Amino acid sequence: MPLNPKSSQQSSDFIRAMVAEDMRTGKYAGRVVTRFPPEPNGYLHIGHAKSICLNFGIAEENEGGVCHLRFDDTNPELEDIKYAESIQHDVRWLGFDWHDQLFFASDYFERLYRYAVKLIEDGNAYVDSLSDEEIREYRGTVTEPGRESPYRNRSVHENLDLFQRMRAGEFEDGAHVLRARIRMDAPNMVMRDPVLYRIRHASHYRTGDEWCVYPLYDFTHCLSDAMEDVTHSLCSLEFKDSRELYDWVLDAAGIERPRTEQTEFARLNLDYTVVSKRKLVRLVNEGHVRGWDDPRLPTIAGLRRRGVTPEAIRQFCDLIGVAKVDSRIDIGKLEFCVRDNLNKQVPRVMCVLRPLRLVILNYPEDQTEEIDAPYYPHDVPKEGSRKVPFSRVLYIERDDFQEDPPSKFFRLAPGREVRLRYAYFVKCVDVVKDADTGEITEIHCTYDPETKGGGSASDGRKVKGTLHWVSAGHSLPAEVRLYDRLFVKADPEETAGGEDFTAHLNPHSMVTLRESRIEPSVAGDAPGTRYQFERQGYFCSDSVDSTPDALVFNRTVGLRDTWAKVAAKERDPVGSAKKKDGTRRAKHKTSDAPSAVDSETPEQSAAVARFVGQGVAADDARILARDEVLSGIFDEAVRVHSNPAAVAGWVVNELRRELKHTAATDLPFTGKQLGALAALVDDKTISRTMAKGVFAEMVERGGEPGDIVERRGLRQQSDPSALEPIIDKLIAAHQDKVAQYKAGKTGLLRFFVGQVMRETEGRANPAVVSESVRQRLS
RNA sequence: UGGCCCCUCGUCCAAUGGCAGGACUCCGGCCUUUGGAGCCGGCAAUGGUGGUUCGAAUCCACCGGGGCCAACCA
Repeated sequence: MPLNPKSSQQSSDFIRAMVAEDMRTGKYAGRVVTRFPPEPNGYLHIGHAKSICLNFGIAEENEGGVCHLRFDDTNPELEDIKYAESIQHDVRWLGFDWHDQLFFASDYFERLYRYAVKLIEDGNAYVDSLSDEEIREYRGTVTEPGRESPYRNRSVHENLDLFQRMRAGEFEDGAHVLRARIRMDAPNMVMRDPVLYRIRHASHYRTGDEWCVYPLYDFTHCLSDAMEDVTHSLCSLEFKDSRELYDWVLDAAGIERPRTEQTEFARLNLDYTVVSKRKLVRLVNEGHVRGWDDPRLPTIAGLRRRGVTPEAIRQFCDLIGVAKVDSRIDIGKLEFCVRDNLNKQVPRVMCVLRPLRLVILNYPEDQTEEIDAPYYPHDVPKEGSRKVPFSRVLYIERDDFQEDPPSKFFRLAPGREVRLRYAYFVKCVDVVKDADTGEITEIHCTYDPETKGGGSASDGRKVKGTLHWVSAGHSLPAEVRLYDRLFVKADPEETAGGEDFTAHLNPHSMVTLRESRIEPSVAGDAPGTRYQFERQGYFCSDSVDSTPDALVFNRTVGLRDTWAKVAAKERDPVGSAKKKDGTRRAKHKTSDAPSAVDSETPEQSAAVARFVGQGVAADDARILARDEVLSGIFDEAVRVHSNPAAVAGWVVNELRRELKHTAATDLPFTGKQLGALAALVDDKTISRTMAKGVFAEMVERGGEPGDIVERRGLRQQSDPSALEPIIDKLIAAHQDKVAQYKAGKTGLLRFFVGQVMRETEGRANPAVVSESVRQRLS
């Protein structure tokens, strides 16, 4: 099945799930506002397309959702109006519409400045006069804390004065910066008093010379989102660390919740190419490719010029999904989408890439026929045909003839008969060679007039091959550019010994064929028209270089080529089978015993001993000993319920998880209450499963476990006779599963138990259910 | 002597603590005036070790592996 066109609406990923959840809970009062925030300093590429499809897609899928196009244009030295224009063009070409939601961060400069003033007034920002090298030095490293700038404690008054004078243009570039006052020993480097504003006496493409102080990303982005009432600010994984600052700035600016929240997803990486603005710039500037729209580049402009459709790109983005794992996508998936899309919509036409003359000896010299050839095959529901001239002298593909063919070669060879597509059967009767070089220059054939139109022969004989062709005298000369992967290595950035990624450039990424011949029907077609050249691939006329007098075509993607695989196998029966790319992700087979505890203080060792003495498992004891909060709660709980092993289990396995995103002081229940919960399980009042539900409520809202059990009416059902009817019903409803279970798929036991647990809302005793089901099905 | 994130078929993405599933690729077969398309079928995975649990891909720990962070870029 080709991809369901609606699948983008049906597909769900963790971000869409989050948006749906926010809609359900009414967090943003039913609003969904996303944004695509490019910096106008380069051209869009396929990686951006993923973000565009995500952001605009989510807006489209939700009632009333909108997606803003916002230019993050805060760096006057790199940005240009031409980029802003091309980006808008590319987004539209991809099929998305921001309606009137077009924004520029540069329009917010005045408001951002006022926020900066507020930060200064509140003591949350200061003017630093260290040089850039000094700032770097003071920042420390990932393993060492930074040091505070000597200017960190300037008075609010002085900061305000300096900042105002920075804006007024009194200082040179780099003389001062505005920094957030957070802390210089933060483990997250981003939080070490980040720079918020810098001085740049540079003309901005939109604000001209109005400003000489420009805000930086971390300050601008979150506030821009907030000013636009964005709800879901989606960005790529490398901004994970920035989120803490994103929230800090919004807090400092006094933006109230509910407000924009940042969520990170994995950026797109593609095999055998690079998707990074900086690397693309190098390829263009160093002349490795012919420009930003070189068809070998994964830029939107390059893909467009190559003939890739926007639908194919959207389908691709839908296919690859959205997740948090850094991944590298098989370029074959893009090719699949391109073929799938083009197959259903482009006309077929015949073009001979590497011509070989074929003369039909028994066809009259002065005769020409106009053969009616449909534009689409039987399985593409589109209409239309054109006339293709047929004559005594034709060109066929050089690869379609072999003098001494291997067994599975179905094409033309001495004495062999094949079909010429839409025309006649021809049989090879002679091969003409160049006397000097021995190169085949011409094939002589006879044709069977009975087989016109490609039907079968009157005597019922069959041919195995069908060849495309053009008439030598009527066909048009054409230049055809064949593209291949830009790099020879799946991950070009993986380099050794001082090389850089350009070392892996594929020298044959573009092959130009200048002798190709194409049927005359394409003569008047507009530049950029897409075709399938039958038996070859999908092509389009080059929108830049193709002229009516000198046709130029780009190969978008080749057809799937089964023959190439067969041929490869014939040449190398073993090698091709195991030919695999060696760059797959490293798998690691290491067995290792849990190692001895790393540096433990004497106090901790003593605590471990104490816990173990109480009966706590050694691993759990170590975890408790390392964390005062945990051990405090543990001690408190044990006083209520003296089963230290069980209590430790609750603390280590359940509580620890919650403390990852909730501060211990915010926990709405006490150690005593946790102990009470453990007691309820141990005295069999409730099952473990129910207890987890109770625990979840305690985390959510707090409360005495006994009360929760009471209110919910929780009581474990362990009486087999009470459970039997439910099990019977289930078995009756899932006869297919029963059969599978009896056939040996024992994993289904879990399915049945799970169903009963669901049915009874966790009240059934799973051990009893399990045993009961097992007996019933045996 | 850091912090954060991540680890499921070859690839990409799924799976309330309860049947490990889909797509791409690959391999067969059918069909075919494109060695295309289509149809049918097949191969193929939870990084490791412990723990919690009636039940773990999912929760906890440790180990291993990968990624991001030290621009006055975004």
